[in-house]
Amino acid sequence: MSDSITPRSKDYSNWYLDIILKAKLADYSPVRGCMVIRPRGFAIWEAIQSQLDRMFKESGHLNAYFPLLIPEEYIQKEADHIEGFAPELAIVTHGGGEKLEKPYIIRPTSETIIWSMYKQWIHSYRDLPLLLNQWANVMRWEKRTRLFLRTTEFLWQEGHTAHATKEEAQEETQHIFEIYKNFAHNYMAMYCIGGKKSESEKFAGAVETYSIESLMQDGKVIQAGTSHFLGQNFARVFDVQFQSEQGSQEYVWATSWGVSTRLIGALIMAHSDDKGLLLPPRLAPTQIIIQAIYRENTKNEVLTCAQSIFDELSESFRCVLDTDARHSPGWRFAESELQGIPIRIEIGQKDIEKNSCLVSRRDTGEKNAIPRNALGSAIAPLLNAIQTNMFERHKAFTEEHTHTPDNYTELKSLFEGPIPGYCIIPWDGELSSEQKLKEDTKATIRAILDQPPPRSTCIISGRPAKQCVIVGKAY
RNA sequence: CGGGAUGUAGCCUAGUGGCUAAGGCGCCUGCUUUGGGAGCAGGAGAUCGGAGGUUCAAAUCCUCUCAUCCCGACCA
Repeated sequence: MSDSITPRSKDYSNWYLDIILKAKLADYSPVRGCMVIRPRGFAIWEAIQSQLDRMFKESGHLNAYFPLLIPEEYIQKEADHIEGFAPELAIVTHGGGEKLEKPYIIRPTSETIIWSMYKQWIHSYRDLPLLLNQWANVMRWEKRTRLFLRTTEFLWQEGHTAHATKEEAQEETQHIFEIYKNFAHNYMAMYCIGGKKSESEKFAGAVETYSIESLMQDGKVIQAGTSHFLGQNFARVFDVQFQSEQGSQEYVWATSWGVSTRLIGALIMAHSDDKGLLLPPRLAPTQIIIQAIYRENTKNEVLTCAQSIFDELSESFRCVLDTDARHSPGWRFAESELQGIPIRIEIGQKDIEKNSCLVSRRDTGEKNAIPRNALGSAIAPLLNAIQTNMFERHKAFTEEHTHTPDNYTELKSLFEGPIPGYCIIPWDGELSSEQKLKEDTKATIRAILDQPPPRSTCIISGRPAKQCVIVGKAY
């Protein structure tokens, strides 16, 4: 059992890109900073989509679609919003062979176009709440890109809700935050910490931002999902008012929230090893690969047996039958491991004679002969065990690299190490301390934790501590 | 967008002014193989990132440009 994650302090970038390219998840494209998602990568995205979409719909959200192009003037309406997004906009200046009088931006996020429509749709408290989600692509002209983690164009879901009361909108923000966290833990097997963002880290245009954050194998932190309470900011700039039950005119309260194809990058960085990708069973597009090993003289018998195993398991699981004898068995074993398939079943003449098959789990490398007639009942518990083991070991890895330093010197030395990890520290709530921390260590406040500070004074400034925060170096 | 590095076949690399650009992996063909990335033989595949320049001669030197990686600033 290799029940731990090996930290990666060197060459993690090459290691990460290697896995994506070799497992054929994505490729660079001729377009600057944009990636091509290959079928294997896209299948992971579809698995993420279908689970999240189900969760959103179960809590009353509906899917809709809004235009890719947004009038440039829309995005200029909200001061913080434009300040946050202006540097990374792609702008369309020509159409139909002519220069446009008013340019369009390609959406970096859809708050503005959606709220321009909400103005037309929302007039009464009876129109609320309005709970919409859109699956779409967006563009942000980032300075530095990396496959899945930060690309110029990316796929995501963005939820945009409108509510009659502040409390209801805040509850929605929390509710989605919980959905994201549950999804990361239960489906991605990726342990996340979560909480409110500091003022300087929150979304451009939000009142409050909550995020889930996950520690990767090189000790850096990835922001895996965000849920924003927007207050009445967008309602005011787009003048979206409704008549309440009591007859008064009031501004609508809003939330927005999203996760992107970055989740795939996080999934890779959280779980993969030197053999390649490792996908959690609940998301893996292929859960089981059945590999037939045969010679010419045993071909018929082995293929018949492999087919019967495939037919049986396919009823309950996502299976692939590999009968390709053009490659050697060793090559095929290695290839299925590179692809991250959680369970591999070897079936050959030797197994048929013993009336069993060899079942190998990707997470630990463990191989066991399982009697043929026990196979059907053995798979489901094994998939669950893999799912649980992946989560537990990622959680253990995170906890091993979460520190509670006693003083600022210790904190700085922790972030100078090869695996920076997290530090939980008392903070005075001041921007100046936050900035000092960033200048000294490059680490930032990832989240404000919902717990009392470990000590009464801020580790950075020495002033009285107001909050308990978790800090780390972000991607 | 600043500092640094790199760019040679699908991938990795050799070649630092001079003959037909070299090797490994992969790919194709044939035979032998098949329980942890098989062996032998043969074969295809390169406007040396792109443009311009210097030179009798450029993958090699110069200028510009594009892309990627690393370090900063920015971010899902």
